[in-house]
Amino acid sequence: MTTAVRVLLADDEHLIRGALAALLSLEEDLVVVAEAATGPEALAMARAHAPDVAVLDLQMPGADGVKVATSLRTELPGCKVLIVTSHGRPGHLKRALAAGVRGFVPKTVSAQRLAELIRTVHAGNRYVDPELAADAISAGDSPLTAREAEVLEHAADGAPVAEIAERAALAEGTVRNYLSSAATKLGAENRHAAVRLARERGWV
Amino acid sequence: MTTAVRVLLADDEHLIRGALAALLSLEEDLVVVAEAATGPEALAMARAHAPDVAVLDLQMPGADGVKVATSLRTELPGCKVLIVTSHGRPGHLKRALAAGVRGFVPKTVSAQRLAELIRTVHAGNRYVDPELAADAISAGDSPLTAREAEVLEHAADGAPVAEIAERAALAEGTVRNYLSSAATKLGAENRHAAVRLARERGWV
DNA sequence: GGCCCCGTCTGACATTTGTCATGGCTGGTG
DNA sequence: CACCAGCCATGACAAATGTCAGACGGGGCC
Repeated sequence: MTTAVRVLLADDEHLIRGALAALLSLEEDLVVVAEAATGPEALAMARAHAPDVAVLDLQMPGADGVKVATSLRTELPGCKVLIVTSHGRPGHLKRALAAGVRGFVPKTVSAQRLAELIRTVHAGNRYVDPELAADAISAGDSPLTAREAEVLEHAADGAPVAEIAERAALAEGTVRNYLSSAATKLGAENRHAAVRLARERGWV
Repeated sequence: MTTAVRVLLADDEHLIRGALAALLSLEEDLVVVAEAATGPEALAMARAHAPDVAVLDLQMPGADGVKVATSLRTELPGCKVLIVTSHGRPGHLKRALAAGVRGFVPKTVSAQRLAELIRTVHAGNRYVDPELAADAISAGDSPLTAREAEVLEHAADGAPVAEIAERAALAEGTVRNYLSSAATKLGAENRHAAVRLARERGWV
């Protein structure tokens, strides 16, 4: 038999990470060489152990899975990335693929299936959960312009327009204009609903 | 040895549920008798198998862990409930304890620890994660009155005041008043930030 | 080059939202 | 009972937000 696939496991939930490590270890051709609980930790571990496949949770403290994937792409081009997520937002999938991620699946898959997918991406193939892919396609591209998205992000925590204007170095009128056009494009009543929708679709 | 502890496992993420079931099965004195992916399913499974301990995820489709716990309390008083959660909000802990939950821990605990806790609650003891407990205590009780909380909930999705007023059968001025006082109590700039804060503390 | 479309940016105006002062009602206290 | 404290409810006014028409500049196209 060829040498086993070396896997890095990154998830902030100890319970899941440990359980997963145990289950994957039952597979003869897989070996978990490192675990991490945060984005930066995952990067450090990847540098230290140079795994064949990195299984990354999408939401982790420090840096999310996509950011880690982006860094890995340049630092360890040979390391394939498989993203696992609880709440699949269409935009995330798009960002992930742009970052060179080879696989993207929800946490509702079984461990058995995950093991298969690790082999799949290790073999150089790609895999995206069909349901998530359908969502991403139906959600389509973000209709927002760069500025609109930027301003919307600044508005995310409910900050008043004056504060957004200062942070974005724009006139208040301009900020209101972008928020308004973003809300219109998203079919939202106001900017707060717009933020919520953009979040759901992964456009911010 | 006495007969093994019969455990019900409910979590919407197959990956985790399966992995967890496998790990707990390694413990000689624990046996997973049923699994569920949704709140209603968890209830049905509990009725069918009458487990000794129910390990419930806080966030599940259909009905959350606390709602399931509330139903279980009357239907199966002998069944101890242990809640597991990814994002611990102080208010949830309070609601959970009020619902008669015997244990409340974040998913960052290890499987080994979880097994111990299952035994702990089965023995009739309680356990609450110290960090979550500290958060709950420092966050304190909700300062919001019934109406304030109600109006804030209606405002959650960014709806305009007119719509909230209609749904709550109040004058617009009254709605604005409640939103304003809620925002003041929470130390928020405006109602949208207030909604966010109340969500974080589990007060809505 | 000349044209047009699109994104960026702005101020003026209409609408919505936040704040305040006030009054009615209920429940606990002396 | 009389009193006070707290919640509920409202309208009037001030402040923030959303909408509009339009100016400027760059990139693609004939």
